[in-house]
Amino acid sequence: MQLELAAARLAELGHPTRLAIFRLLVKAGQHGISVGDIQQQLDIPGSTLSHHLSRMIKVNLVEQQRDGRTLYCRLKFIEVEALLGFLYDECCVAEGQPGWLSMPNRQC
Amino acid sequence: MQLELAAARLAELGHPTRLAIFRLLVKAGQHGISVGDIQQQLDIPGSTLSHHLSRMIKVNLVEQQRDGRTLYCRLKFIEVEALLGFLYDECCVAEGQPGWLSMPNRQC
DNA sequence: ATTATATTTCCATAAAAATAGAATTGTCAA
DNA sequence: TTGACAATTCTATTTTTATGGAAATATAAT
Repeated sequence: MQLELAAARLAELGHPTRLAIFRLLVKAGQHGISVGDIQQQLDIPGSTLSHHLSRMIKVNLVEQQRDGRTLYCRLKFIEVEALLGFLYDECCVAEGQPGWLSMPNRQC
Repeated sequence: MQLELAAARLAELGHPTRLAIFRLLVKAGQHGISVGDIQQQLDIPGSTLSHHLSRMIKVNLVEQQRDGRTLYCRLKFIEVEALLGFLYDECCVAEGQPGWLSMPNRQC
């Protein structure tokens, strides 16, 4: 991933409300979660939520799919992975000695 | 780490110039890199660079140490790790089945 | 003491983002 | 075909961020 895209995506995660949305989307997994459910859990105005979602969609971190009158939001896990991969690649090369980041030791 | 702090730090990484600074800081390792060197490599006005650095310092991602008239900037690796740890913790619990994130398979 | 270097702070301006009410669109149910 | 529900788009306002020249501060060298 190129730096510009990574920065754009990080900026989207870099807002408390959107990071909270992100967290809900992760928990929801491939199935996704409806806009209404997000709104209920975060307790924010619909228009504000829509605004944040549209931003996350614009940088390709989220996609939506309609089912009746309900819109489901799903995290684009592949793209999240690509973003974290970028951070990894940038973070693991401190002064030529790889592995300063203890992340790989986590069991996920 | 709490969500608010994570968001604040992600927002700092979420700017092209600052992400480029971050990259240089990672490469520089514990030794650090001078403000002047960063400026030279990124080719931006000093006042603009100072502004970005001060933001990164404010959220505790960067620290500075003076040596003569040169100011060295060093990444607070521990804090970066804490941030990535937060993302990990949030990203690895999709619908109860851990491990959707392939990051641990990377060799860093 | 004076001058040069490194970097910041001050200042003003321009651009982008956040917020949320009101109106609108799309979908279903009676 | 009217009404309710889900969510978005429109619109306006406020707040925050980015940018960079000019002046100021700190340190070193002559």
